[in-house]
Amino acid sequence: MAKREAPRSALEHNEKNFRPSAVEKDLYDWWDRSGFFTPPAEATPGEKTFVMMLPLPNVTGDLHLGHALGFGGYEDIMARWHRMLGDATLWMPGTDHAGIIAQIVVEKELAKEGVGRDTGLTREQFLAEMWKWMDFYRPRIEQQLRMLGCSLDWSRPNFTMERSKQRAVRAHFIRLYKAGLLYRADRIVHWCLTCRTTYSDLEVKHVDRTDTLYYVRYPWAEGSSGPDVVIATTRPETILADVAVATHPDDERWKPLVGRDLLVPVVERRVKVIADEAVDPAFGTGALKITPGHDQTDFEIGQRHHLPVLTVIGKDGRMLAGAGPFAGLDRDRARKDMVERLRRDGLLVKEEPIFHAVGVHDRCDTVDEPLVMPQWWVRMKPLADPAMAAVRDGRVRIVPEFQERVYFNWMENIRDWAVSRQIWWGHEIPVWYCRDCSETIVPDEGAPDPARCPKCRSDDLRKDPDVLDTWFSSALWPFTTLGWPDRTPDLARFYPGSMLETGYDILFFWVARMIAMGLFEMGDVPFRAVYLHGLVRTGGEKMSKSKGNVVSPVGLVEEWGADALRFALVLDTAPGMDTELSEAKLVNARNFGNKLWNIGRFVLRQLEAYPDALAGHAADEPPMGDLHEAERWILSRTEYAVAESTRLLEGYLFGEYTHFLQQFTWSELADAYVEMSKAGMRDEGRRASTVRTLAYVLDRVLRLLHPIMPFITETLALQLWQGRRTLADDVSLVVSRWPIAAARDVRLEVGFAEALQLVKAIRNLRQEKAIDHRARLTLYMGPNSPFSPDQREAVGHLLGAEVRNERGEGGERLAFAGSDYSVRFQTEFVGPARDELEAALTAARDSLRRSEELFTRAGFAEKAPKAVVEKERARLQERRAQVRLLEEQLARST
RNA sequence: GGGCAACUAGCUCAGCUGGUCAGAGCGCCUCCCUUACAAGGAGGAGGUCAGAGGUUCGAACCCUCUGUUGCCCA
Repeated sequence: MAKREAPRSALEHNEKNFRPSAVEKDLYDWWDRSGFFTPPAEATPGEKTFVMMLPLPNVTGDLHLGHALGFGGYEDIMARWHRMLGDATLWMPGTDHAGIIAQIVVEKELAKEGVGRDTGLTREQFLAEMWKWMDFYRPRIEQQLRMLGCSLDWSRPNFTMERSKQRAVRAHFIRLYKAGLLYRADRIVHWCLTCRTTYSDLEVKHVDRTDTLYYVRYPWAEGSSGPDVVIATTRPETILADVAVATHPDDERWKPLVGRDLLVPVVERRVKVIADEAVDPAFGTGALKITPGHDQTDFEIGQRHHLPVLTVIGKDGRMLAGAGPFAGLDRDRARKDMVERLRRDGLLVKEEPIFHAVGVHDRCDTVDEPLVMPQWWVRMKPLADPAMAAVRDGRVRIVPEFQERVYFNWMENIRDWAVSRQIWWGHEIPVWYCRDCSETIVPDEGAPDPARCPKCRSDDLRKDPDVLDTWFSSALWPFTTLGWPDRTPDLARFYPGSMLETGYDILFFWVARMIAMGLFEMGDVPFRAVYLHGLVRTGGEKMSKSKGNVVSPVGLVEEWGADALRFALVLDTAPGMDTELSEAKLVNARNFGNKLWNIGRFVLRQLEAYPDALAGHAADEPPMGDLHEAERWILSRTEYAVAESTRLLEGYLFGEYTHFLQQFTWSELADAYVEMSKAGMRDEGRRASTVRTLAYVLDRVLRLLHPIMPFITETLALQLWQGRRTLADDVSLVVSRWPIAAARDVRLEVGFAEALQLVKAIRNLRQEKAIDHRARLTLYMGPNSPFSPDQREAVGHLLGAEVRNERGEGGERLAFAGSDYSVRFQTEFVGPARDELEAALTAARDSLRRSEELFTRAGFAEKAPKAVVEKERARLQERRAQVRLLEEQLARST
């Protein structure tokens, strides 16, 4: 490992407020160049690995706050934590070629220059342009990830369209095909008129809107008759492709008419009235026009009834020859003309507004145009079954657990996956068709492109012009990034991965498919755990480009610092729950960072003032020997913090982890111990151990917080360690060791908590009585006080009070929760008012009553766990004492 | 129509799968520029944990029903 000098900017940063921009870039570059983010080159026997793939962002996009939460939050926490645990940690970066989106972006740019698919631009020319854009975009995403502090292994870059990945996708396609899991079929698919490609079911988004519902009468054909047949449709232009009228088999209104012939308006085609379960009798009149060429449901009904498929709308959205008088018009114009024609012919019965869901392409919001065309399909059922089993039997754990039910619900109703896309930017489909004998040719794995037809020996072959769905290649991400289909050392060492972290919104698109394909290709799951995070909202709304409320993480990092953004995003989040990012949260996070910064500055100042304190000791060496109880207290609390942080991270409880450390650092370390340490600094006998305690505790806290706040913690650690040593000769927090919790002194913790409670009670009384804050207090603690001399001293220091070990005369007698002793302090002020004492007594009696009830209740003592009973019994004693104390106090207060 | 989830202090949310857990931050009120931090310190007020039943010695946490909101899938 390169031992580069830590950046001076971090070593010398010493402003009153932490300034992220002063250190972030230098630190990140230093980490990266030092190779800290790369796992050891050689695997050691029995090594533990931690492997996580970055959910590949779109190469043409910018990172959004969801990425910032996932990447800069949960994922980097896990990566940094595991690295500190000593695991060979690999967090794999990479970007996605983003098929349709990228093509749209580049096409738009080219269109500005008047160049496009319509104007003779060849595929080769277009792809050359595409690659130029890729080279422009890719560094942008990388730069943004670096700004967030993501500890990715940049020595292993990945891009879904690079040559090695193309080879992998081709191999995968062929393997699926040979396994009978890929087939080509003419089926109805979603067609986007804007992107001019098909897309899968998952990429259809439903939006509610108001349209017109047209009621159209279909005349009876010669030889048939009956009551008027009226159908309802929002798409009258598709009437031209109608091949039947369907009704529900149980619909009494229509039963007698099934089998008779109708005439399709305008084109006057003879079609039958049929009966099918799929018809909703409650919609319109209960009669449904059947257009297999232009509607998903109709297509399925048509298949069941062996109806022909007629097509009247082309891929360009214009009416085809079959549309008769409307041929050549675009679909919107044709609709208007069709309505006019129907009206003229007296077939338009009525029109009414309808509020319904319309399918649109989720990439461009263009209304879906279902068309029938040949497509490659992945047979999903045989792939889904093992993928479900893997989750069911725990080989893959999904966090939060409830998302498993969502996963199963989708997988159980899985439909085949249309993977051909009629665009140029993407993975080519390794299939050729013989122009002479129509043979479909799929080469063997590893074989070159075919030159002639194996069946008829013709050399007139046509390559499938389509490319594959982007998700087809991303599904292979967990192993193509490791070199598959080659059996590389990385693949052997790092597959399967440990964890996948991503948003719940791509559970189906990506997670489910990765599990399926991992099992198919590798025979093992791609990761052991899936952590699904929620969406980041702002102002109560989901962020979206159309709403224009997308907040850039880049801007927020510049304004608040990466640590603050990361902390604000993760704090108080729960797995799978959406979260709100507000300025208030950012302020809080920044302020917390600043608090930590100033704790650090305080400790460093003491170390500089008393350089001998550490003589012979490492900065992170726990002070031993005969310590003041204040020191022993914070040391014990620190061990608790280590244990608790570790436990929370092990349970993926990231929100709790940040919350806990904020509480611990702020209220226990800063507010309580740092204040107490100031007394230690003044006491020559205690000074050295106080300084060492400060150094040790700061070191621990920096390690614990490093996964979420890498920059502030590293800056302080470098300064803390500079010119001193640590037990492991650490050079950077990134590659330092996560602390192991040592034994606590729980009894001492409880005693000290009591003392701190006393401090609070006295401060409260002082405030209530409006005692001047400068007033010198004298605190009398009688012989029955449970406080040790050290605790008395600490209390006195925190209150700025003189403590006397004797009963005082006059003054206030004080009782507070959880104590059965009394304390007096003398001031010139009168005691609490009688009514306050009475209120306190009432409350105390109430608590006591509840405690007593617990024990008189049948079953509690027998059925509750022993530990709980003991705890409650102790609480009962405390409450009795409390009540007694207040009663005495009240009696004296006349 | 099917599925999933949320409903906890004025606001944003935690509460780790039943034993003081009724919490945090922000906001609010009072006091304080005490030499780490005013991006700070000290204290305080605020909630019958959506509603109704049930299980249990014990429920914000489990079960049932109801209401409201959101998301996903057809």
